[in-house]
Amino acid sequence: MDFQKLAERLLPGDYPPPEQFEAQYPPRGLAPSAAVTRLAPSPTGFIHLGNLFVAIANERIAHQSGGVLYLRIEDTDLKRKVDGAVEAVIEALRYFDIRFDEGAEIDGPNAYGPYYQRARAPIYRAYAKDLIARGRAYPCFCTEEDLARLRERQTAEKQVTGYYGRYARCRDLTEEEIDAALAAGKPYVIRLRSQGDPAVKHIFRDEIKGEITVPENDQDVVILKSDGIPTYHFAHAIDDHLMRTTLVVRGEEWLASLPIHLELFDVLGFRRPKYGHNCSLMKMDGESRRKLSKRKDPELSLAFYRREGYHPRAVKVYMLTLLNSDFEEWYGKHPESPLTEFPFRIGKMSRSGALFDLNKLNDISKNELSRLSVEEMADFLRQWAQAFGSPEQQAYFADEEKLSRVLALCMGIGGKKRRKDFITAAQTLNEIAYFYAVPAQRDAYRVDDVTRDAVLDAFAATYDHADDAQVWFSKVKIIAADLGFAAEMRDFKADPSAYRGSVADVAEVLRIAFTGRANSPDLWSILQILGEDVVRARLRAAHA
RNA sequence: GGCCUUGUGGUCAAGCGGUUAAGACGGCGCCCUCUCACGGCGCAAUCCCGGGUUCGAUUCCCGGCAAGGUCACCA
Repeated sequence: MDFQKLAERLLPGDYPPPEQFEAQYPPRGLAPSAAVTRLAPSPTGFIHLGNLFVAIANERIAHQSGGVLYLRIEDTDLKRKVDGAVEAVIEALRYFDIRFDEGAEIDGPNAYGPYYQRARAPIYRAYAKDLIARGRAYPCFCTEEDLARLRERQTAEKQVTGYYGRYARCRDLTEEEIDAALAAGKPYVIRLRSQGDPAVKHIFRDEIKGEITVPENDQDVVILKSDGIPTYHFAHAIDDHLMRTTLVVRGEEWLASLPIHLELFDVLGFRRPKYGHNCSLMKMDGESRRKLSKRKDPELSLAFYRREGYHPRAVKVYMLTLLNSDFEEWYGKHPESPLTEFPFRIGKMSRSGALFDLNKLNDISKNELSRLSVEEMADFLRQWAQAFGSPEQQAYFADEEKLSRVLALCMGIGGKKRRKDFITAAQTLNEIAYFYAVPAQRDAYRVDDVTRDAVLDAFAATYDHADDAQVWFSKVKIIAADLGFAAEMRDFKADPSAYRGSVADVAEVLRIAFTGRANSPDLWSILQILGEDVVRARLRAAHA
């Protein structure tokens, strides 16, 4: 068999030799410790938490080491393409402060492009031609039906499925057979002529998983599809080599194809990058857990967190706590430091998959929001409201002064202790709604209606908007005493049976009347913000 | 089914031959207190199972079991 001739027949014309690409894309002149990492999504436009998870790891490792993070678009499968997807990915990640140094749609030197795989087709073909010429790849004319039948047979025979060894029928086609098939216009793919033996295992050092055993590959995988576009495997080897990636951090669903990639790098004469296969985020699905899936878990898309109004920093902090187990401790010690100062270590990444825990995220969110200044909080809420809020909520921002007072009170600013009531923007705006409108619904009163009205009437009779907090509350105590409630908690606790209840019960009536809720920040302060007219109006409304 | 990976409280986890087995979230209780929140204190709850090795195994070895991933001209 004249492989040289075969290569020319299959891929006629001039293709640059591999050396030319080596020269065109030379090693980057970076320090040996600098990591070049990448994100290589397919352009579906859908990103979920799992993607963010990997993205943060790649970003940290690259930028912390003085390296490069680039964006490559794996658009070899046109079925996956969605318009505007690339911009959507960049935008979504920018929200979480992940920035690329180069790549698709990124301003930069971009000396290692193009970054869309479809635009790199000639490069892949050049390497494929070289492989064919060297006898390391061959055309395969098997149809989908052929392959399906093969798979059935292998399954029935309890053999490993796939195109390999004695099952690789086209592997040993004669020149005449190939000529005939070509002449007949049969479509074909290019397959790798694998040299491996899966019985032979190697120890491989994965940056995350540690030492793992990897069998040799014997699958004659497709490297060029019938449309001349490469498969992921082939494109991965060529791109990550030519773009001089030093570390590939990707989901562990790729672990199973590592043998293929290793053989590809070897047969192409490329130096292998380092690999880190990280566990995927899991979610409970009924009784069992499974990895996050874009198909099944739309609520875990990044868009979901934006819509809910989670602060990006909260999401990022949560991702970081899952990514590096010592992050939480570090963050506790350095609450004021930028997140980028945390010494991220790939070796600290977990070997097993973490279950996504909304409770934990919510707790982190509360802490993050409680650390914002009133201005920062207002900005955050405004941005969210403009995109997702109701017209009523957007109107909150017309009176900045009032909003500031509301937020200052609800965040506990000025007091000795910050409050931590807020989790998301959506929930926050909902939480402060009573400052802007009569509460749509009310918590149940603990006392009966007669008592409620008595409290309300007594309050209305003595209310003076000019009273300070001290005087105001002393009046509440008087109302309590008049109605047979203990004015002092001390007294009530000493002898509960002597009273109908305590001043707490009376205060609750007022609280529900004004805010609709049994729980709120300091009531007197709320009334000050509401203003006397509103206070009187709500007193009347509460009677009904 | 084959191959690979992983198994410490409900969740995230520290631990790497000898520990009262950290810490965080969640739960529960108490204190503070006009409510809530904050804060403080406390409680319950864990080393998948079985064999080894060892004076001693959560830690090492073997075997189970369970969970996850993967077996495409998708990435």
